[in-house]
Amino acid sequence: MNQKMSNIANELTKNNIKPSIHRMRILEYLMDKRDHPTVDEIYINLKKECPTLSKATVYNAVSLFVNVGLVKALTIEGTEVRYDYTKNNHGHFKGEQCGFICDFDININQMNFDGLDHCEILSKDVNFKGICSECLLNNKR
Amino acid sequence: MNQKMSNIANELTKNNIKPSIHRMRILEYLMDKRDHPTVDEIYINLKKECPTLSKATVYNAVSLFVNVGLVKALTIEGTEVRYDYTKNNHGHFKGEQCGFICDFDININQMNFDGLDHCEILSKDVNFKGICSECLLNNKR
DNA sequence: ATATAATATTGTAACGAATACAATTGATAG
DNA sequence: CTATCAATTGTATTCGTTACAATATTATAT
Repeated sequence: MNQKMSNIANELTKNNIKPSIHRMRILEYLMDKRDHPTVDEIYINLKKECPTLSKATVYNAVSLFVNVGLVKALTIEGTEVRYDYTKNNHGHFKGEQCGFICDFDININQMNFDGLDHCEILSKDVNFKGICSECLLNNKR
Repeated sequence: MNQKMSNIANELTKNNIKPSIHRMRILEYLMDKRDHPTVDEIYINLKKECPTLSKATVYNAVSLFVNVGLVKALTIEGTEVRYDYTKNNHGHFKGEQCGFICDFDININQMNFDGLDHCEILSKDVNFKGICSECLLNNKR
């Protein structure tokens, strides 16, 4: 096992998740490709290398990861859940025409808000939607 | 038709939506009960008064409303879309234990962010999750 | 008022994402 | 090597949503 894989194994063990081959592969995928994939996208792409992989395994793995906080489940638009490994605070912008999701910088923790006294806030999400620069250019033509 | 209903009819006409009885009832429901209902909840509750109402009509109506910007589709958690009439800017907090969603004050437009140059931003959402004050109290017992 | 056209509504079928679960496979310890 | 436990698989099922043809309702013109 190379260095990268043993790091991934470590991440999992730290969170009380046994580092099986599939789980490691799935986490590796999420770490490498930060394009907020759906379960289906993870499944289709990993299936090439691991032909025995089942979609249920992907569902199991990502929900384990989400439960321990290793990855975040993004629900920017209805009926699709996407997964994001990145931990540093950022917002998500979804282009409504092309469907592309990109990260943007925003200091979510500096935002001041009111009306949630005595609540325990566990996660904060900022989602913008609109037309991305590329689509705007294409539309002009 | 009373004053309230003719106001609702007006809102719809202004947005080029013909004010049919069902559409008015559905919009009225969203205006009165600001608890971010799902299509199912709207359907079940209105069915009592309008027994002929079909779920397809609710889907049609809310998607018309969303398209013209009369109501907002909330996707705080995966696999459920909720609808919100309120137009003034606020955030949504979802209690993960009880599922209750409440609004909170946050000035979304004052937040400064970076990395979305040349994009046209059409909507901004702020979603927090955690444990609400009531659940926290209950857990202690 | 009546006929005609346009639109809204209904009910059902079909789809897709997600979950549940029993059966199988794989890993681990004695 | 065997027994035990956990991971994985494949399938069946559920549920929210969409699609669509049939029906009902509304508006318009005669």
